[in-house]
Amino acid sequence: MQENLRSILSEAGIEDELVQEIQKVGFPKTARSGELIITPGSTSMHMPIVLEGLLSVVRQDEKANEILLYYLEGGETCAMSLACCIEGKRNDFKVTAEDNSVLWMIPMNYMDEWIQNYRSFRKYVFSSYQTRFDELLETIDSITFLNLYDRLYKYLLDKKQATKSYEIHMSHEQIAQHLNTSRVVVSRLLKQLENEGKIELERNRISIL
Amino acid sequence: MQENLRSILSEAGIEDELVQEIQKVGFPKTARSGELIITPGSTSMHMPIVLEGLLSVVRQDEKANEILLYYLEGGETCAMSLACCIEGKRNDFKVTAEDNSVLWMIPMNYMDEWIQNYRSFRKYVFSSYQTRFDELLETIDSITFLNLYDRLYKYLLDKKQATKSYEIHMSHEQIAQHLNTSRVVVSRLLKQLENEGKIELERNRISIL
DNA sequence: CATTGTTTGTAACTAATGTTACAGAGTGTG
DNA sequence: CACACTCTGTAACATTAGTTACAAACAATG
Repeated sequence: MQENLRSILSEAGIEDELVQEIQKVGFPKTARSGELIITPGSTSMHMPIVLEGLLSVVRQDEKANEILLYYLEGGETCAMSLACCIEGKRNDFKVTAEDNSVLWMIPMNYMDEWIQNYRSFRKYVFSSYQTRFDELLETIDSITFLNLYDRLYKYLLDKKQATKSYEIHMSHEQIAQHLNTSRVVVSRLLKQLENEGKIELERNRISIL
Repeated sequence: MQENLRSILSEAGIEDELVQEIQKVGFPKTARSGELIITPGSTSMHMPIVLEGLLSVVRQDEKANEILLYYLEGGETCAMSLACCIEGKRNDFKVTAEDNSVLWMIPMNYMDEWIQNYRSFRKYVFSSYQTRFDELLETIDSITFLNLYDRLYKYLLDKKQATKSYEIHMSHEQIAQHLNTSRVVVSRLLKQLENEGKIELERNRISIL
């Protein structure tokens, strides 16, 4: 695990000195597939780095409708939690482990110092901000410019990409929640995708062809 | 104008020394209402601060469909353009002056130095990032969880807020573009809002009651 | 004031998505 | 294997939003 963390950080261009400090002040956190990691309304004091696994970041409205914003994959971090903490604001997300996952949690109070002292860390944080921002934009694009059929197909392809697997193990109901639509609609469109030879359907499993 | 800039920056907690430097290396740029300031595909080398007026930031797809992402009001900046520049990426936005506006343009190459040396500037930039991010989330909320009727009404109220005026001077066609729908639909819903006593309609003008 | 172009109102229709209801297939457990 | 539970397929229908078409009102201009 320590090795994994080290290689992720060096890859991001962070110098040994800082890597060691991150190892020293942070701590690991594991989550099993399906586990809720952050609930809306909570205030976290740590910035997580995903060492292994996959997290989904979901937005909720007051009626508990949901929409998937983006995934956090191995090696990625969510600098957004920074501001959420700096300004003492509540968290507006729901973060779930989509797979068995391992995170490295860094206490927020080191952030400002590191951003000041390490150009590489500055780059790392800004780059994370930017990546999340771009992903939000892509989400907006999908919702705004695509119809449900295309959105669903894109969703499946994105999930394939994120899990590096051609098989998706989810129920139609779960997919419907990520897209803020109903199970019936998802079943209908999945069947259409199957008829067009793009996927194969089984119980709790979708194979992408 | 210099006075305006100074008061905006001090208000943001930036010390005199840096304010003076920003005044020295930046330059003003004016735009008349309706003028296109940034087109998709361009790469800007400056971070703009809005001194006066109002800018709209719009996302476009390849078929020139559009959706309003957020406004930039007087005193605000768009730190996003930072990363757009750092990573040499193309701009994916269309920025338009919604009013006669004045901007202060800061060359990007000073950013990293200032972020390193001035805690206040660091805060300013991060806070800008966060504000934009929150606005994107609100946009996603609207698109995802509201029907068009509510979205339209919220749009009018937001515009009122941004312009500090109860009168909106736009055609139905322009509103339709910001919401990525058609003029006919907007006219239909506006008429409904009027019948319900929430607004008053005239040619090129909507009054919010 | 005649002409032209823009804006708005409205009807009639189409398409996309959401909802309700129900049946049958698959899975896990005692 | 009997039972309970979850998941999927499908039909019928309701609602929302998009499209086409046309007329009338308004504004700008020579």
